Amino acid sequence: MTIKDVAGAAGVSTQTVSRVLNNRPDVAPETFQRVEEVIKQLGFVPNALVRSLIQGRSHTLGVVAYGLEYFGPSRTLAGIEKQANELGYSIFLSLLHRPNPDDIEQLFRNLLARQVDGIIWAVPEYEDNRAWVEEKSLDFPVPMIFVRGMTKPTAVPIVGIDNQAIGYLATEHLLATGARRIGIVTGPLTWWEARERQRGWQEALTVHGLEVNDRLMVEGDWNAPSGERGLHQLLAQNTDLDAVFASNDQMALGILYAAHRLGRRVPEDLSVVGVDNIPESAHFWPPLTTVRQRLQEAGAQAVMELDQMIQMVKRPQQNQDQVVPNVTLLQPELIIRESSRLLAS
Amino acid sequence: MTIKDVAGAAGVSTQTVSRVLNNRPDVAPETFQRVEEVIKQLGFVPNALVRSLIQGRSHTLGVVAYGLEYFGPSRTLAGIEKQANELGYSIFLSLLHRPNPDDIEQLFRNLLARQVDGIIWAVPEYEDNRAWVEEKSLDFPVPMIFVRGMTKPTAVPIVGIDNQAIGYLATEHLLATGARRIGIVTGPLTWWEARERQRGWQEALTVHGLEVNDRLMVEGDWNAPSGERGLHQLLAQNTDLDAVFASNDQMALGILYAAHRLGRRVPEDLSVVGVDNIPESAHFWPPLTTVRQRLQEAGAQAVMELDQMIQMVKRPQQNQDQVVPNVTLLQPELIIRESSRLLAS
DNA sequence: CTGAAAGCGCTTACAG
DNA sequence: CTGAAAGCGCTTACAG
Repeated sequence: MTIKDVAGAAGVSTQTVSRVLNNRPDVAPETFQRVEEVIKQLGFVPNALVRSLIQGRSHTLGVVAYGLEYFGPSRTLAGIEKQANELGYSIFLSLLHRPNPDDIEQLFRNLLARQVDGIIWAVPEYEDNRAWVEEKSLDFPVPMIFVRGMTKPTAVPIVGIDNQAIGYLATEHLLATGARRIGIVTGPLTWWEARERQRGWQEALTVHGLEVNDRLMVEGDWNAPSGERGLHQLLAQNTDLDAVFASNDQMALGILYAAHRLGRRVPEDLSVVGVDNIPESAHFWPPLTTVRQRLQEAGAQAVMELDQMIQMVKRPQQNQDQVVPNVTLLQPELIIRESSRLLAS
Repeated sequence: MTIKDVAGAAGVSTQTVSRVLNNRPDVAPETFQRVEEVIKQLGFVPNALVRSLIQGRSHTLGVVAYGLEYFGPSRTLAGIEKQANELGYSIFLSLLHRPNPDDIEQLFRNLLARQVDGIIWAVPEYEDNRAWVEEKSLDFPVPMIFVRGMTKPTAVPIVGIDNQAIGYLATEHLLATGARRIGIVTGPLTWWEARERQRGWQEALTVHGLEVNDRLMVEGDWNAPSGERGLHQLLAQNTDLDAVFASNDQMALGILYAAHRLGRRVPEDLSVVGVDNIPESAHFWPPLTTVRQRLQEAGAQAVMELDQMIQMVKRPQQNQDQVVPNVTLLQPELIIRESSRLLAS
């Protein structure tokens, strides 16, 4: 069924039907009503592809995400979808399975071929993938934005979360509880976020005049088993360990688990802090002190900024005074629970 | 940039460019190569909307999901995306925010307007929403499939998981460990999945000649705090409670938490079984016995069946012998850990 | 207020 | 093997 069928049934031209579909004011009230009725009766839905083709605007965003099985990415995606929906965009979702150049290139080609109005790169930075993506984007006919990750100014605007602050907040809190020998189980150090959190941990220790050395650091992989192994290793390397900062809640759970197995009491013998505030963390045993990232907000913010960039491209005359910030950095928030505690002084 | 620019630069007609783009064999080798080079040089990406328009096929699937913040939905979505990607489809993702008829109607209109080749309804059934959606779909020009949820045969094919079996498996295991007074914390009973799991629990008890009564049942909301409250209530109503089946792992975590607070040992005083096998569950304290659903597989399977349905619609002559099963039911799997244990007999 | 004409960027027959 | 013509289903000027 096409606009022609509607025009025929209503006894008008296709232009008039088009006017009704687009709610134009210059249609006689009776005509409008008649056409509207026919549309409803026939259940006519105009072809959005054609509209996009003509108007050079698809009201579609391409979203590239990674690791949907993790809390962070799925939260971010939820924030993106919600905000996009509110601004009238549909979402083309692409998950990055293997992060090699060929796959990424094909993925971009597909999104661009489908005429998305803009692209959100919601893939964490690891192994320098972003520099490569950024270069690619110079040839794109549409704007792109990064969400999460890197804070370094780039040609591509970023909505990020201050990951160094995450590490700093967590560690400073542990220090405030009286801990002095604070280990860390990092995420994979190929990830920028993991390195930044580690940097925050390191800086907090340094500021307080405490020694930072390799024996206090273990590299994890974001999953609970690596937290479990991490605690074993940290204890083997530090007989006086009194706290651990885990770079996410899953690894913190692994640490709590290992502590139980080893008969170490948390927080009496060992304080633990995680990152993410996954909903389960409030019911870990003991309830986990953690650092909340505003992931959903980051996703929503990225959509809003991307929308501004799109407006600037599509209607430059109306939006010349708009400026999209190059880096938007959201601050994390400490959530104190029972896994960390003021030690008797 | 359009195909005309390429044609001009290569000194051929647009049809010839089109032939090269579509890898047609009837082009002179030198011409082919020349055109290919120009395409690469200009970085030309053909407009997929136009192709869809002409071919009546968009290679796009509409996916309607709900509750991305939960484990089940995001796993299912990951399975859908992966399989779709392998079959050459892109995904239009729509999240159902408010499940009222108006919003759903608009959502469908949008997907249909964008000419998706098929629709996957990955929203759990609650409050009879599916019957309504099913009726809607009769007017759709494209096929739809349900994933997860209802097993009752409908006009819309379903890839589901046997939720009754989940409850049965879990309860039978608890009975095998020697438990006799087995409570349940259900999901919201407006959800079909929650009711089915409860039915499985009930049947297992009945088969073993045990009494089923209301004091053994508490309704939860899928989240940990409701598990915590649930255990308190069950204990208040049953002094001899020796096991609880929680309808998901989050509520099971809440139960473990409450047990710790109350000083009840798991599994010595109380056995606990959950559902989902979320990655964290292996590191709960104690590690949680749970029932795994093959969610990713369900998502992938739904895509494969939908693809078959699409083929049947688009090329009926070639696929007349294909049959898509009306109901595909995946079986769950019990994973035994330390939260349930053989009691001394 | 309404319609005839042109066009968006491709592909599909058709002709040579 | 290659190109001129028609068409996919709409919207955008333009004319009246």
